[in-house]
Amino acid sequence: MSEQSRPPKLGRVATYAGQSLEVLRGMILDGTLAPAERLNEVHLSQALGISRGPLREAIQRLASEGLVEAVPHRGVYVRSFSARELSDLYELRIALETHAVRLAARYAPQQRIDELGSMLDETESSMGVHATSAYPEDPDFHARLARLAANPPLVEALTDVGRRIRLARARSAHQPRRARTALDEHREILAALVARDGEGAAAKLESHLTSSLNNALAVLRAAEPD
Amino acid sequence: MSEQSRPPKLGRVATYAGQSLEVLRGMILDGTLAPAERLNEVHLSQALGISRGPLREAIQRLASEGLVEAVPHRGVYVRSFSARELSDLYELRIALETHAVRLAARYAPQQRIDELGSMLDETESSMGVHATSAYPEDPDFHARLARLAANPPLVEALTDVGRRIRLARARSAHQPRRARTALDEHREILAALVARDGEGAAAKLESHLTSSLNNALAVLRAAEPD
DNA sequence: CTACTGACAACTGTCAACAGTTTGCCGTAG
DNA sequence: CTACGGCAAACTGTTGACAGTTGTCAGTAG
Repeated sequence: MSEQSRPPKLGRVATYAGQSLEVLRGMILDGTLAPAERLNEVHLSQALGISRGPLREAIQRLASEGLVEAVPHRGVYVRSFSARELSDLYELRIALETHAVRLAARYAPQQRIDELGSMLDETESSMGVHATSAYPEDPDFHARLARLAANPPLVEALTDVGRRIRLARARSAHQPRRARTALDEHREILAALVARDGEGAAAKLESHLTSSLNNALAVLRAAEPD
Repeated sequence: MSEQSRPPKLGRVATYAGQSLEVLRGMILDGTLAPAERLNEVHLSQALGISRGPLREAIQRLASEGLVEAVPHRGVYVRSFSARELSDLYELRIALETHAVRLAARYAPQQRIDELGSMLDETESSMGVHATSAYPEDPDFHARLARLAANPPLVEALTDVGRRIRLARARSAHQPRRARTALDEHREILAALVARDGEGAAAKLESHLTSSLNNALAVLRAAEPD
C-alpha cells in the first residue's frame, strides 16, 4: 500500500452520478421533492433513467450537504427544518460570512470589489423588468462576497450552509419588498468594503442577515403557527 | 412523487459502507494511507473483504469530509495540504471556534462547563504516565467546547475542519513540550469561560490556535523546506 | 375491542459481471 | 534520439440480480 503519485489536474467528465446530483439538488430546492418526503430509490432511478448505483452515490452527497437525511435500512428523507434549526444555520452563516467580509476588506484586490458593484447595478436594472428574482437574498452576491476572502474551505462551508438555508426557507420564496431592501443593504455592505472598513462591513452584514432571518422566521411561523 | 411521511427516529444498524468509512478514515488519519496516495477500489475492497459498492459509498463520504479528492475516471487520492491550505483551515477553525466559545459563555449551563474542568484534571494526571498523548491539541477538549455552543451545524462544521487539520498535520504527531503548554492554555480558556467572559475566552482561544498553527507550520517547513 | 403473532410485500444493502475511459507501453516515423 | 500513434492492460462507472431487513396487514387470542 505505497503507490506514490500526485493527484492529476481536474479533467471534468460527465458522469451519471454527478448529473443526478445536480438534478436531485434542483428538485429538492425547488420543492419538487418536498421536505420530509421519502426518496424511493427504485422510483427515482427509473424516473432519471439510470440504475440505483449512481443514484445512491448522488443521494449520498446530498446527505453530506445536509439536504437529506439517511437512516440505514429505512430510507432517506428530504430534511425539514424547525425554526430553531433555521436560527442555528443563520447564526453559523453570520459567523462565517462576517469573517469572510473582514478578510475581504483586508486582502481583496480592488478590481474584484468593483466587479461586485457593477453586478449590483445589473441586478437593479433587471429588477424593474422581472419585478423580482425568485429569492431575495440573491445567492450570487453573497457567494461572490465569500470568494473575496480567498479561503477555499471557508467558501465551501458557506456554500453548504447557504444550500441548507435555502431549503429551510423554500416556502417563503419571493418577497418583492424585501428584495428591494436587500439590494440597498448589499450596497451599504459594499460601500464599507470599498472603504476597507472591515468592522463596518461586518456589522452591516450581520444586521442584514439578522433581518433576513427574522423575515424567514415570520413567514415560517405564519405558515404553521403551532 | 408525493409520498408523505415523517422521518423515523434513528435506529443505528451496522452496514458495510458505514464500517468501511470508519476503517478508512482511521487508515488515512494514522498514515496507513499516505497523503497523495491513490486508493485502488479493487485492492481496497479485497483488503476489507467487501465488494466495491459499499466501498465506493465510504469513499464518497470521505470526499465530502475533505479527506480524499475524487477525480472522475481517474481515481481518488488522499488529500495533501500545502502550508497555505493549512493556514486557511486554521483561519476557518478560529472563526468557528471563537464564535462557539462566545455562545458557550452566554448560554452553556454551569454543569457542562464544570465537566470540562474535571476532564482537564484527568488529562493532566494521566499526562505523567503516558508522557504525552499522540496529539497535542487533544480533540476532546475542543470538541466538547464546541458542543457547549448548542448549535449542531456549527459542531458539524468544526468536526469536518478538525479532521482535515488533523490530516494536514499528521506528520507532526507528538510534541511533548507543546502538549504541556496546550493544557495550560486550555485552562486559561476555561477560566474565562467560567467567568462568562466570552470575549476574553475568544481572545485566548485565538492565540492558542494561532500558536498551534505556527507550531504546525514550523514542523511542516522543517520537513520540506522547498 | 385491543394486543399479539406470523407471513407477505416493499425496499434498501450487497454483490458480481459488463462497459467505457484512461494510461502506459511499444513500435514506427522523422 | 525524439515525437507521434495505436494497441492493450488496468481501473473506474454502471448495470441487473440477489439477500437481508423493515413495515404492514390479516388473523387469532385474550
